[in-house]
Amino acid sequence: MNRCEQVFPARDYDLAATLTSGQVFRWQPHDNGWVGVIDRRWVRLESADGSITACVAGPVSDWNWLAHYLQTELDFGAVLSSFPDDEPMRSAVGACRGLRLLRQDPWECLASFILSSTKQIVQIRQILALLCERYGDPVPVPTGHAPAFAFPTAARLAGVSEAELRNCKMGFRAPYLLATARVIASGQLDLARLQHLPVADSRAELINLPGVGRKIADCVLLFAYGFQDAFPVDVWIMKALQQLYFPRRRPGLPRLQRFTETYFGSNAGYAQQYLFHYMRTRRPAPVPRGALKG
DNA sequence: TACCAGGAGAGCG
DNA sequence: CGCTCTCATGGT
Repeated sequence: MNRCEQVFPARDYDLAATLTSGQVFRWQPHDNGWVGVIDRRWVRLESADGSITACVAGPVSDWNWLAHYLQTELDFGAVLSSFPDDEPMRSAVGACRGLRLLRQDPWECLASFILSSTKQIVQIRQILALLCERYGDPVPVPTGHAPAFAFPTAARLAGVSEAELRNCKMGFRAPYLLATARVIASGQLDLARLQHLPVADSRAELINLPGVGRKIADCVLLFAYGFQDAFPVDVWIMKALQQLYFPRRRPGLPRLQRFTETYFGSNAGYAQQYLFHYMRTRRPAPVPRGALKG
C-alpha cells in the first residue's frame, strides 16, 4: 500500500545525536523533528518513544531504502556488547546511549568528507548547503516547506569550474573535489564496486583519489559502505585515545592507528563514533597548571 | 590579534 | 617511516 508516512520500531535510537554527530551534515531541526534529503527524496523524521516516524513528499510503496539508511534492523545490543569492557568505553556509552551509524550514499559521503578537512562541523554544513543549492537538482517538497535539493552528482560537479567551487567557500579543497568528481564521472572508478571488495582493497582505491587520505577513506568505508571495522582517526579521536588510553606516553598518529586496528574489536567503527561524540560533548578537560598565561 | 577547525600532500632527514 | 609546512576561510 502506498503511503507518505511510515513508522519504524527503533529502541535505543537517539535520532538527534545521530543526525548531529558529524557523520552527516545536511539534516536540519524542524518542529520537534528533522528535515533532510536522502538520495532524491525529501524526508522528515521524528522520534517518539521506541520508534521513528518518517514522512516523505509523495506516496511510497517500498520503504527498505529508509530502513537501510537508518539501520533500524541492526542488532544494537550485540554492537554495544562487542566493545572493550574498559572505563573510557563505559563512559562514552553512558554519556549517549543510542548513538547510531547511518548508511549513506557513497558519493555524497565521499564529497562531503573531502570538504571536511580542517573545517568545523558548522562550516562543513554551510559549504554543503551552498553546493547543493547551486548545483543540486530540486526535489519535490510538501506544500509549505522550504525548497530542498539533492546532492549534486559527480557528473554535474565535474562540469563546474574550480572558481565556482571556491565560491562555495571550500577554499583549497575545491581542486580536490573537482578532480575526484572527474574521476568518478568518467567511470574510471566505480564507487558501487567498492562495496564488494575486501575493506583493505576498497580503502586503497579510495586513497588513490585526489584529496582522500586514510582518515577520509575510513569515513567513507564506515559511514557509506558499512565496513564496521573502519576506524577514522581525526584530531578529536587522537586526543581521546591519548588522554583515555595513553595519558603518559602520548603516541603519534601511526602508533595510535595500529592500536585501533586490534583493540576495539569487530565494531571498532561504532566504538570510534562513541568516543568522538563523548569528546565533543563532555566538558573540556581542565587546563594543567602552568599552562595558563595570566 | 592570534589561533583553530572530523586533513592531505609534498618535502625533508 | 615520521616529522613539518602549506593550503582557504570563517569564527572566537
